[in-house]
Amino acid sequence: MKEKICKSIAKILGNISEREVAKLMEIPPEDKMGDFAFPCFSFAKVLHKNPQMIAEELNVTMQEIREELGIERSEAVNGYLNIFMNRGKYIQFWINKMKKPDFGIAKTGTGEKICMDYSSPNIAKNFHVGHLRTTVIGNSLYRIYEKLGFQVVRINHLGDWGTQFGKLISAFKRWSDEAAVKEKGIEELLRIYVKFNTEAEKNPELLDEARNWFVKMEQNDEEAIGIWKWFKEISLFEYARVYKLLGVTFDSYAGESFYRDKVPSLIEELKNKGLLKESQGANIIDLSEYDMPPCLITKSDGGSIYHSRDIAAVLYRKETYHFDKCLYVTGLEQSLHFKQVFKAIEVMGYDWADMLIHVPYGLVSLEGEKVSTRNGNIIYAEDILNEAIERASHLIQDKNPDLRDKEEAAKKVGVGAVIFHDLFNQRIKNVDFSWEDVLSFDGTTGPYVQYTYARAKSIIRKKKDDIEYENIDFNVLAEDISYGLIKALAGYEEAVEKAAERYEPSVIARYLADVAASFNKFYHECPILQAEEKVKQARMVLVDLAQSIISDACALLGMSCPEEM
RNA sequence: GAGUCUGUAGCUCAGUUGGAUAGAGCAACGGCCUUCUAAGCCGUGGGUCGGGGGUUCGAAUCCCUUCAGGCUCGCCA
Repeated sequence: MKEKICKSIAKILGNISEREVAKLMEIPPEDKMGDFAFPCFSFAKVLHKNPQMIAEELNVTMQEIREELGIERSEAVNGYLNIFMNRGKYIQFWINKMKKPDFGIAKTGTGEKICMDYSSPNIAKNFHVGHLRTTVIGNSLYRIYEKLGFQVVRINHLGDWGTQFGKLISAFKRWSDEAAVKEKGIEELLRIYVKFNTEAEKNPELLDEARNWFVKMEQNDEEAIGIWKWFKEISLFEYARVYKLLGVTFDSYAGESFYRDKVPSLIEELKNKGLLKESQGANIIDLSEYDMPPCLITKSDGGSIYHSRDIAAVLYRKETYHFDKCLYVTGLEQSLHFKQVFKAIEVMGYDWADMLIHVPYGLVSLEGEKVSTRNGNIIYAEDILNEAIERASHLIQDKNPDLRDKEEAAKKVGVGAVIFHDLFNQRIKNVDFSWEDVLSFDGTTGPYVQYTYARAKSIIRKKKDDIEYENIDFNVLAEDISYGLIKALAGYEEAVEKAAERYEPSVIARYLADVAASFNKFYHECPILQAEEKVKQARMVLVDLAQSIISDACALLGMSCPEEM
């Protein structure tokens, strides 16, 4: 309907395309200004008329075709042409659109392939708040793109290679043993890792020892690799619990170690292309002409480094998956690193360098201090999730003691609270972790959205017969509150598209908050089950659509809604 | 020092990519449960949009400049 209006305005004005009109067309800040508003300011100069006059003239012409465009009335105010839709017709249009199962998919994906690199924890360390962000953001983006018809490859690029494992082996041999690690798992690995770092400050030779162990790893030394493999198993076992709670899965766990044997051929390629330069005993790609520090390929001890492993990884992924896009969901602090890696791909002559996209998120801090495994300033993801589940459990016990599947509901609500909290603000913002905020279930939170869903479901459960979508009297939904809910629901496609375009799940979270608020208002103001038959039928349809869209949008964030809570 | 991100209500943040009187939530205060789940709804107060210039019909939004904070700047990832 909007398209038709834009087309007509373009036709009346001449000299302007439908697309340009659509771009100018806006939704007024207040309902009393109509459903759409067309600002006439930009034409003032060309037409030598003031905007208000243009709006008025436009209005006169619009009157003639008002009916066929489904417009109730229009008026010229302050240089705007304010358009009020015929609500009955407009509601009919949207309800017919929203009841289709593919609602929310504005542009169907063309099956393009997207590789997504996210979560990617460093093994032998606990899964903490920071990892939670990349995991939850990545998972949401995956769901959004999948909904839009993209083929997504979810890659958990484990941080399972590098000098830190040399440190760990060295520390293990000095201060731990098999029994201790078997008993305490990551906790023990963390303890000796922290100890190593403090000891190394006093005694720098330890660092040489660590580097030696890493060199042995790269040379496939049996003992070194054996210990490393064991640590990796222990880590993955613990991560699996968090992933299970979050409902997150991956298509590939090919981490850094997977690419270790692919670095030599990369070095060969760089040599052949004349890109490898020796500098201070190390090998680099000189990026100075792009105003970037050099990209380190091998360390002076010959060892690979994350730059080289990342470049090898992109080449492998391109060859294996033929991606049309490859996303990296990592911290903002790695911006320069990815800029260098992407530039390296470009100077190597690959024309698909622009398919590589860094999707950064802000730093998580803890009471203002940087989160650091080394000095123990850390909060574990699993603790956050469990704490939230427990909180939900208490609340359910308190508010709905007769609920049948309390555990399941508590899990959904607790996890939902954590996920929603993490996705509500733009990725780029730094966050200072606060238990109070994560465990808040009031106001615009995950539980608020889930509660809204539960309310809708509850009404549907109480209605015995099926919801009737035929012969709806759309006019009974034309009052402001129902109409407001319909318009909120109608924004779903736009929200999904915008979220995908910006790599920004918060768009969906904000949308959900908006829909939930509209629904709760509707729920409060408009009786449903007690209403007379025609009204009841129409309102039930609205409840049903709201329920379905809320749960669909929640799924895009990676959270699920309990039927009751 | 250079690069980069951020700066909007007491706090946490939106702000449709330049539009109408800058909006939510939390916190504070005051209402609403014999009626579909009160994890809710309604209301009140609260603002030099970091500062200063500029661009134009019009700026929180674009440009310049300046201040404050975070992050990064070869052998960690």
